[in-house]
Amino acid sequence: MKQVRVIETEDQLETIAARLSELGHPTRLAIYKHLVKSGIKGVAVGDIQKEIGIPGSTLSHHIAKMVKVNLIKQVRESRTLYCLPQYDALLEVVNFLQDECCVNSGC
Amino acid sequence: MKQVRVIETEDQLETIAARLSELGHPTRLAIYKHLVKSGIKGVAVGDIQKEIGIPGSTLSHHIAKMVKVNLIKQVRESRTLYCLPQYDALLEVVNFLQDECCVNSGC
DNA sequence: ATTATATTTCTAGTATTATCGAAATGTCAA
DNA sequence: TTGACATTTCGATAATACTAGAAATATAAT
Repeated sequence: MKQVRVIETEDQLETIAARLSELGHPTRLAIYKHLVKSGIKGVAVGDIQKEIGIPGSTLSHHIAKMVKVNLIKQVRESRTLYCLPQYDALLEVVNFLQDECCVNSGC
Repeated sequence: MKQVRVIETEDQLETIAARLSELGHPTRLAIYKHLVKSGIKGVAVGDIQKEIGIPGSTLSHHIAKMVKVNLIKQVRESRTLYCLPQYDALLEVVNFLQDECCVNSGC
């Protein structure tokens, strides 16, 4: 009964492609990795900046792109903005690739 | 003893990012999906073209990008070039995302 | 009210990517 | 060895993305 329903709309592929595209940038992938490793409470933008070491405007731009495709959510706590990885969105991506992958490879 | 060794080099992230970036384009993702669905014998470039419906030069360009990051291998059989999805490369990508994802989400 | 902190938005220069027609390449068949 | 077929490479244009300084916004503390 562990049945996953797969709804294949035209823009399912577009959505997945958009997320893959955003993850497909070294800086953004590093940011995302850092977020995931850091746990469910999220990481402040400023702390990401300390970790990654790029100008604030550039960082903000990269984060915004991931927010737009729902890979990250941002919540404000007073002056600090926390970035939270959205596991459900990532999981959709992984599932898509896995469905693709495992049809014939047996992996 | 089902232990997966994770070797984290600097350019592991770069490699994964490059593959994600190539998959992160609607046309290329559609091509890759078609390849995987079509099985281990591969698909001729011409047949991909019939399926996807874009000019040959554009298609060739997209395929070349995926070949460059080892997502696809091409083998020639007389006049026909077959494209074969490289499951191991895709699996590396999926594993990377899954390692990331599952640390804290419990997915 | 003023200042400091955290982060974004604006703006603009540079770089990379996408697209596709035309020409070139490799392969087979007659 | 000419012609047809399958696909790539070339070349040029258009579109998109990356980067980062400077200005703007939002919040808190004094």
